Amino acid sequence: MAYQKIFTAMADPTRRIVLEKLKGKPRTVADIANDMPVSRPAVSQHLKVLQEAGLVNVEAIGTRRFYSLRREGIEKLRKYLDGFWEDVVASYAAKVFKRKNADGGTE
Amino acid sequence: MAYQKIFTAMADPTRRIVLEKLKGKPRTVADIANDMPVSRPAVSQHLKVLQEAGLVNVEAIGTRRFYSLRREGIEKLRKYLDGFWEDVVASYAAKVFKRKNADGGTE
DNA sequence: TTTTTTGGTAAGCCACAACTTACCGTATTC
DNA sequence: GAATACGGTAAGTTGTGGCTTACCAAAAAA
Repeated sequence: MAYQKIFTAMADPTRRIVLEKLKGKPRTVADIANDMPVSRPAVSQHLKVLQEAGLVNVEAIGTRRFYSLRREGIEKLRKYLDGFWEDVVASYAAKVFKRKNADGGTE
Repeated sequence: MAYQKIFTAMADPTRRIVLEKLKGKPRTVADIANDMPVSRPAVSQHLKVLQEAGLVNVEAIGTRRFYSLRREGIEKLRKYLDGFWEDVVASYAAKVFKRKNADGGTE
């Protein structure tokens, strides 16, 4: 199950701040680390985790590395969460089906 | 931000197994702990975390306690994830708007 | 009323995750 | 070429999260 890395990555508050900083546009590490309560290497380590979880992309330009949101990763999480409704719909449909066939569809 | 508890709760693989076991119907603690690689008290502790995150409900019947999925909690997470697309849509709309007003709407 | 079932809580252990500082390599710029 | 900017990685520390066993309270069954 590859959801593990995504959940783990998003469970950390600092990493979520990083992700939210990338909402608007790609940013460099120094840019991201700016105004953050943790050191630049810490941010670097968080970015590694986010990258391995498939939540960010990197593009190196000169000595700078631009990190950007990778929304496919987030989409994966959404899909997983959707799974918690499938059964509700299924059981409801089954109930309706059962009733329709039990009383001849009077309801 | 109340998302923290939900993310933390869902980041643990054992807790996700518990949640998935509750998909179909409410279950007792012993029922949930059955076939799990961890002890019954461990499951009890996990259920506490899930409850505090708003992901499960409890109903006590006699000495047994039936735990059930609380989908509003999961829905909250979905809403948060949705936030990562809003900006995309907004910036796209802004771009289209800008272009329409720049060249008189030829595209 | 004793015994059994059910499950929450306390205490203690241990692994790991999130930091820090120190260091290094590689592009720019002077 | 020397100095500076940028950022990844190593090593070490520390708090905490998940587990275990032991214990306790309450309801049901005997």
